[in-house]
Amino acid sequence: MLDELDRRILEILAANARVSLKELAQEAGLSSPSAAERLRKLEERGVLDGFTISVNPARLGYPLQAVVRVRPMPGMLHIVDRLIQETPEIVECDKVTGDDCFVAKMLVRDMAELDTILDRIAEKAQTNTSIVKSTPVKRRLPPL
Amino acid sequence: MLDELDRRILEILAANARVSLKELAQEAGLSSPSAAERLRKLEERGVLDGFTISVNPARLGYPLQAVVRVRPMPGMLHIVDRLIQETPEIVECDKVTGDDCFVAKMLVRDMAELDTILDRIAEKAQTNTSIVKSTPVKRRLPPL
DNA sequence: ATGCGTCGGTCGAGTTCGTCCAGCATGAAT
DNA sequence: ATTCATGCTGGACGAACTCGACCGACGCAT
Repeated sequence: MLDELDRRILEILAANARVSLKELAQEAGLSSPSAAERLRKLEERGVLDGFTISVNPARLGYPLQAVVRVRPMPGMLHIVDRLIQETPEIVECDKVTGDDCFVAKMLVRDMAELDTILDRIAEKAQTNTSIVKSTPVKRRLPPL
Repeated sequence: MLDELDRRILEILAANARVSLKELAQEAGLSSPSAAERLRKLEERGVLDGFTISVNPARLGYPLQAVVRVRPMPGMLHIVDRLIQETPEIVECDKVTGDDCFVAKMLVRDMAELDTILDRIAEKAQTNTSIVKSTPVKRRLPPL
């Protein structure tokens, strides 16, 4: 499916998505047009979903991170789903199997804000909140 | 801390980190040198942490995603920490407060692989695994 | 074996983009 | 009021991207 060159290209871009085609090409051992073509195909195939940035939440004014598990009360699933999507402090959320229906990552400015947001959710769901103390594994690619 | 232009720049880059400086500049209403300078300062200040890609795990051969909560057995914390970091299928992991010490996101090819990896962890920790059914909120920026 | 089509690659030319520099406007401090 | 610092613009130069043409390797059928 992916050959060695594609893997190499993905790894280089994962480390720095803004490298020039020229640099990408020579790090992968190709000419620029070839690298550009492979890049195009990776996007076309949907393997490569997009280019984005990684920000430092603390430097943006969000020193506190929490993982919140959310179990909607009976009949509230859709409403809770919408509430989560419309809460901008929730920066990612998965719907999962098991008792906890959602697992969300939240960024907040302080405990007061965390409390406010959780109160709003608690009207429609049980929640279980863990404060993030550190991040042993930062977002990375799986084995290619 | 950040002004309106910086926010705009971050949003544009979050949507597409590979836009040309020229395009970034005109979407933000600036000249290229100004946009370049602001970009440089955002990186320098550490607000902007880096440029990366978003991949489609399924297209990479990982159709299954799981959220695993990990509670190391007494005395095993450091060993479990290392095991997590050295498991490449774990693509992100936070250390959190509460009974569950770690919350990890895992990508696997199938149930068998999930089982293998969890067995390895289960020698040193209790685990609680939820399969991801969908992702209501894909990674996004908090309010700026 | 030979010829043919396809795929993926390089090379070179034209165009676009990024970076550097000089000059100007604004606002704060002396 | 003058001065200084900051941040912006516009133009010029060098670098990077894109497009077309061409080449070689491979698979396949004759």
